[in-house]
Formats: sequence, C-alpha cells, structure tokens
Amino acid sequence: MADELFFHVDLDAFFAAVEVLDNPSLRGKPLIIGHEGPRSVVSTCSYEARKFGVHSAMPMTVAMKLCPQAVVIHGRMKRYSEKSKEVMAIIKDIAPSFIQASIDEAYLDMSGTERLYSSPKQAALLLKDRVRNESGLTISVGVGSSRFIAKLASDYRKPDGLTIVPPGMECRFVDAVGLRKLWGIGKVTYDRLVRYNIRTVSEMRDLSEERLQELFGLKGGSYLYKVARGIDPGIYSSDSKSHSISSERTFYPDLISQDAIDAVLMELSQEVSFRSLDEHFVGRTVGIKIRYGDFTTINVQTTPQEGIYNSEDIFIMARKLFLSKYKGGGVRLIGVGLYQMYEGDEIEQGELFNEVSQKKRQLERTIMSMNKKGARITKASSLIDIRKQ
DNA sequence: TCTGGGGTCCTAGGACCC
DNA sequence: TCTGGGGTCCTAGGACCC
Repeated sequence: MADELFFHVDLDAFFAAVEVLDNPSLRGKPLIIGHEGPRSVVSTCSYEARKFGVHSAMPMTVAMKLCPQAVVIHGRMKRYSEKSKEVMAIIKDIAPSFIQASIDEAYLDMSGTERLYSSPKQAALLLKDRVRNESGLTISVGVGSSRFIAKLASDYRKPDGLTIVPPGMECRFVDAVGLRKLWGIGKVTYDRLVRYNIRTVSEMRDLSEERLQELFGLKGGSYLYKVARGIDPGIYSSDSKSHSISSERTFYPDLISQDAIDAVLMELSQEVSFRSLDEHFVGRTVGIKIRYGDFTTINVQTTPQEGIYNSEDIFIMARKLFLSKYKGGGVRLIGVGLYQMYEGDEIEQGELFNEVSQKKRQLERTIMSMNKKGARITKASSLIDIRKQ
C-alpha cells in the first residue's frame, strides 16, 4: 500500500482578509468582523486585533474594551462564499481529491502524487503561490500522514505558514502541539484531564486505553488514546449520514409577548423549511430551543407519524412544543430545527398522504421562488388561524 | 467578560419488542 | 413473584468545531 499523504489548508483570518482585499485602506488595522450588539460575539478578527487579545467567539463588549480602536465590519457572507469558491477551485486543480470542511478550510488527499510534484513541500508551495497570486489571500498548509496530523500542522504556524510532519514523527509532533490544542480536546475535557493530573500529551500516553475509557467513556477514551499517539481518530473519514438544519435568533431585550414569539417561530419555521426544499432533504423530527434570560437552555423535539412537509407543519409543531415547555419569563433566544433528515422530497408514508404532502411541498416551493425574486410572503394568515384555535 | 449561529457526534435513560 | 437479555428508536443534554 502506498504511503498516505494529506494536506490541510486553512485560509488565514479569512473574513478579515477578504475585507482588506476589497478595501486596502484597512490593511494593518485591527479589524473585527461582527456587529456591535450588546449580545453579539466576534466572528473573525485580523491578526492586528489578535495582538490585543481579541479572538473568535469573544463577546463583542469584551473585544471593544480590549481594543477600542478596532474597526468593526458586518460580515458579507455572499462575498466570502465567492472567494471561498475561488480558492476551492485552485485546490481542485492541484489535489486528486479533497473534502471542503467549512468555508475556509479543506482536507486534500495527496496520496500517490509523488510523480506529479517533486515533493510534498513543492506541491504545498505551489498551492500557496497560486492561492496568493490568483485570489490575493494567504493560506496556512499542514502536511502529514493523516487528516488529523495535517489539521494540527496547518495550525502550528500561522499566518502564511507551512508545516510538514514527516512520517514517523507524529508522536513527537503531538507532544509539541500540546494537550489543549489537540483537535477534539476543548476546555471541559482539558480541565478534567488537569484534575486527573494530566497536563501533557505524554502524560496522557501513560494511561491505558481501558483507564481512559473508564474516565471519558467508550468512544471518548479510545479517542484520547489514539490522539496521544498521533494516530488519526477518524476525523472526516466517513461521510455523515444524518443531517439537520436549524435557525435560531437571539434577542435584546428578551422577548416576552406571545405574539412576538409566535412571529419569530413562524419566521424560523419558514427559513428552515425553505432550506430543506432547496437542499432536497426531508426531516422526520422537529425541534425547538428556548434560552431564557438567565441563559438556561431547553431543547424539545418530536417525531410525528404524519411527516413534516412545509413551514406550516413545522410552525404548528414548533408552537406546540414551545407551549408545552415554556415556563414564562423573558426569552433570550428561540431556535427551530429539522432533524433526522434524509435525501428526497418525500418520506415513505402511506399512499394516502402522498398527494397531500406533494401539494404542500409544491405550494411551499412556489412561495419560496417568489420570495427569492423579492416578494416577502409569509404565512401570516395561517399564523392567525392557528392561534384562534 | 457574560456568552452568535450553524452544525456533528456521543451518552444515558426510557419505551417497546422479541 | 419482585424481575432476563438484546436490540432499536426516541429524547434531552452536553462537548466540540468553525
């Protein structure tokens, strides 16, 4: 079997970099992508802002205290998608196969390219040059014998980095990366490890798989066991089977009135329904999320016999779920989601339902395409009808 | 400091069936 | 009489990632 070779490509401070590209006067300034709401967080920030301690997911209020002179820019997702596609096209040109993991990163399977490129290093440098010249953006590339190692390597030196982990050096490399920065070990797991007096990867390696499983569960334990040895625990190896779609919104101030809550539930139901039509996926389960003013969060879901075909179905169920759980008081966030989704426009169902569900989906599709052309049709009428019951 | 929005995967308990 | 064993599905919550 030929040796496996993977690259991981990560666009540096992607959203901020695109903003600088489109407006060069921003270059060198601390930049924050996000919006200045009392309940918003930093989406991305430039390296200049990072020097002040600002980072992704940080509450905006904190970020602005750390770096009051930062320029705050609203995200332009459409533009970022365009640039992302440009870069992915270059990657497609160079890699025999790749998986796009998010808007700003991809895993390239470069196994068997020895004859195409003189060395992994030359291939990586070619990729970096082409991305810089053709898109104006910089990337960090990690090279390794597995997706896991490549992913850690791309993060090892940033921005505009290139880190190559030679075969056989995986174990030493994870030691150098450190426990907290291993993919899949977040704050909670790290803190638990520290409580067991494990502070380094090599200390974790001293524990048997059985012991780690006692402490972290069957899967969690063998995950940590592998990772401590530089073995890929299986990230992005299997294509995901189940799928879900959700939309949520945070409010300031909290929502109180049932009318306002109903209106939001309707809007979210429609968003989620339209997306499921767009992607040609049907969900078997509807769920909602309620977050109260004190941040306590509740999820409820239901898997109805009858099937879920349009935004009205979703709204009716979402509203029922909401009323079954709502304990009163201010609502900070509401979310609506479709789960257990399968490809297709139909759930296998008794023939009786087929005609009705087809009609529902068709009507929904019509409304969706009119909205895409600029109309703003919502099912306000059905909302009122349902509340009268 | 006071915590977005979109996802995936895992766990644990209960229902239900054979 | 006081309690099986395995499998699957559903639900709620939590950790993690970008």
